[in-house]
Amino acid sequence: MALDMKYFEEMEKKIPKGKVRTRFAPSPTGYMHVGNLRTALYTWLIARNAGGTFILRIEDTDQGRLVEGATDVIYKTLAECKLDHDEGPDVGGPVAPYIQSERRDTYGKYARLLVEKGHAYYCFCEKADSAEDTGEFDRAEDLCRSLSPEEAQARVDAGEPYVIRQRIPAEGTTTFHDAIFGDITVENKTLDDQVLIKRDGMPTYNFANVIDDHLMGITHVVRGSEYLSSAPKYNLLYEGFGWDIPTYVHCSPVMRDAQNKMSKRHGDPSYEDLKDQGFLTDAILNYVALLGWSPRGDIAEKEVFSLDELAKAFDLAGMSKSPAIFDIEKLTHFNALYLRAMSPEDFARVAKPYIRETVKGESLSAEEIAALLQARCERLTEIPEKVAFFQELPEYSAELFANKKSKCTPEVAKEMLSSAIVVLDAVHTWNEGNIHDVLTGLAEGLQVKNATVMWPVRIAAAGQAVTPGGAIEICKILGKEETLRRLKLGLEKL
RNA sequence: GGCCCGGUGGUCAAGCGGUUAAGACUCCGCCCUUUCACGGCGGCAACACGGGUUCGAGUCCCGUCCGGGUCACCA
Repeated sequence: MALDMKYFEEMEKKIPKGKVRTRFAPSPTGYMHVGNLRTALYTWLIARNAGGTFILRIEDTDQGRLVEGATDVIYKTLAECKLDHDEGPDVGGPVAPYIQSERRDTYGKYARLLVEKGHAYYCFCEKADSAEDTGEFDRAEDLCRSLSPEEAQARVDAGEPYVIRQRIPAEGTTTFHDAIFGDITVENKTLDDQVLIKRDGMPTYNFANVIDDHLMGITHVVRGSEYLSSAPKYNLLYEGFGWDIPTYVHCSPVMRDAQNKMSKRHGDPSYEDLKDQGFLTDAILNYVALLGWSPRGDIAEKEVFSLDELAKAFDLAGMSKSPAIFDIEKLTHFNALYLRAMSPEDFARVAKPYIRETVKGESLSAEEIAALLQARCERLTEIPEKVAFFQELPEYSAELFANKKSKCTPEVAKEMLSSAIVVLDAVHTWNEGNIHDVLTGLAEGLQVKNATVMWPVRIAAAGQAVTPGGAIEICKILGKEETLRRLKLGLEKL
């Protein structure tokens, strides 16, 4: 059957031209790992930096790997991260559809076009069994490569199952250019006649990508560096069709350690996991952006970037060639920075659910507790444990009252506590100012340093050595009645 | 194993032929202080190795070593 050349002309006409167009093209596996998220971010950044278009395309050509609800994870994550897409399955666009399984016919047509042009051929061989892990790396001689077009067509017409393979030149070299790695040249004989169209009629990733990237007018192809060794084959494909070759941007992987990439298998956290562990989206994005890209010139030392600032500053020249190890400690640092930079109101809003996990009493103000926490927590998930003492006084021993630096011993504590109970009991309006005044007044009257009275009061009020906030703040939040109750309890231990 | 890519403190990294080799995280010390944090100040710690080229090399070239990727009808 003859090729409908008109079809190809129509497809060409639809391709948007002129502006930078990038695409994030995940497979719906139901899991957004950190490397993926970073690729999405860089892809988005390149588009936004150039005032271009960012496209979402779903790559679901592997029928056996479809995961229920997986695309929702992608939409949700992208939206949460504010990596908005201008075109995609959900919002449409000029080169729809944006889901590969819905573009099946297109790939077939282009594959046949390529056969026509002599850069691909039908192959009727049985699928090689266990191509993986055979320890055998040599390419077997493929008889189908030398079949005459007529004979091949006849077998296709006869209904024989086939795949379509790319015809790689046996001689010569292929050179491609990558924006990060520069020019890379390989000998064609090291390239194999990769499958373009599978037996089930679906395209392989390697083929669908080239077709879609071209038909969608993609100017910058951003992907992981694991595709670097396939790039010469892509070049050959583009050349075979006579198409312009996009700018390749191959990003080095995010590693869990020097030997292994981040992976679900190793239990490395996904974006969702990190959220569950109490990390903020903005902090994750900021950290991940710097894992593989760094600002140059006069902002070389800048580390905290909003998404907008990143979009302005981003440049391909700052991309790193080598793999980067994901460091949860540094992410934690960024998270702490973002937590502290929030307004007290915003912080209280995000912290409140965590506070209420352990502090149920409504009389204990979540807002006031949050204020104590803001400079003292690096991850939201640390909160419940840190503030549990507000709800319930922990068991503690009299030993806790001893503190050298505060010049406090159990004996001293006994004296301080009994005096403190008296002066606190006399406070009418229970606020920090008044509590502060009576307690420091007490220290002055007793001729001791402030710490000597603050230490035992805080210990008795909280029942633990380390607390967010000092004696005054804690007493204020506890309320007069509860404070006095706890102080008397403390006194009984002495 | 072939091919491709990479290698600056423990980690992320700046550096683009001449620098006392930035900065950040971590760790340690000091100051502040009402514990702990926050904040401020200071410190430990690096150019994988060997040959070239050059007046001069972390920067350029070659080799070695180490690490990663790839060699699927997976993406």
